[in-house]
Amino acid sequence: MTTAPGTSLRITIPELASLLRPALLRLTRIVRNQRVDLSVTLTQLSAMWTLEKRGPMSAGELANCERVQPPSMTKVLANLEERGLVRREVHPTDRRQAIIAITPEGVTLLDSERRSRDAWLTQQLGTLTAEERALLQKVIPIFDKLAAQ
Amino acid sequence: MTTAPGTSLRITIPELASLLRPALLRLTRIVRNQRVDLSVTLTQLSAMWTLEKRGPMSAGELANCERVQPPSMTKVLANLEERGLVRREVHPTDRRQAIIAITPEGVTLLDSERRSRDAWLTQQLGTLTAEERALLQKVIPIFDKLAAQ
DNA sequence: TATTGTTATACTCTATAACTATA
DNA sequence: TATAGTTATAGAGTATAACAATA
Repeated sequence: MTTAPGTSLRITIPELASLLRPALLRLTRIVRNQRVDLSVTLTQLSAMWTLEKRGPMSAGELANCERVQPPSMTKVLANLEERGLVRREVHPTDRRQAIIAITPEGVTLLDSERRSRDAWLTQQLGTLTAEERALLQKVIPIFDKLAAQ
Repeated sequence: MTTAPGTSLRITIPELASLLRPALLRLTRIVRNQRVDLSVTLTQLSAMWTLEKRGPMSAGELANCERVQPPSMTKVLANLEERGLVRREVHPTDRRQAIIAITPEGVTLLDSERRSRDAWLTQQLGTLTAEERALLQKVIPIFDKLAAQ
């Protein structure tokens, strides 16, 4: 099963699916557990990160970005709001919608979390070759494409 | 610092970490939910798949393969055993250890699960280009390396 | 009547701490 | 005393179904 650099044995698409799925699952388990500040989980961090990157948006829109169902996002937001890391405002013209925004406290936490929390993954990535990292970078948009359903 | 043909812009390692983490999280969420037979979860399936691929092993060894703590594996195995999908035997020389093996029923379920459950991912992978699939295939061992801690 | 979001409920996933049995 | 595994406990993550408020 060894492959020379740059070449790979051809496998079928279902075989690729069978290999990719558990590999994803295991790596995500590890990444999820690399927490320095135990008060913020990966799920919460990812939601905050999206809010920071894309700006304020409705709860439903955020759930869609994060690929979770609305009730799941409700829970995450309740937790974050309670701690003052995000705030909600009513939509100016549609009072059903809650517009969620990250707070300055949220941004501050995000910065320090990112520095400390990324430490493990950053360190791990540092052990790879530049080619392997380039490969990872190229695969991210493919993941996004797959996750887009 | 040469740029190989086909590579994208170079980013820093922490930036790569910040991009990779949420991409992983979101794709795993989607993949986890693609269940045809609702009775078997991705976590259970992955454990069974490892047993099938690597053969019988102790509960602790399996937990290690799957990157979970022993009590988490205990739960998974209790569920699988109850349904006759795995069986346990006591270790011939060390009666503390439980040697776990997949049963013929487990293999059967795994086969049909793989066919049906992989349907979504297989279909999604089919929408990618051959180059993108080759990239995914090459990235799997890198994931395994990262997950190995 | 349709849409946005929340509440109610339930189950899986996962961990840490404490315990049991065996070595 | 050390190791393998289980039990006890707890919380996060996530979903579906039912509901409320608003459009």
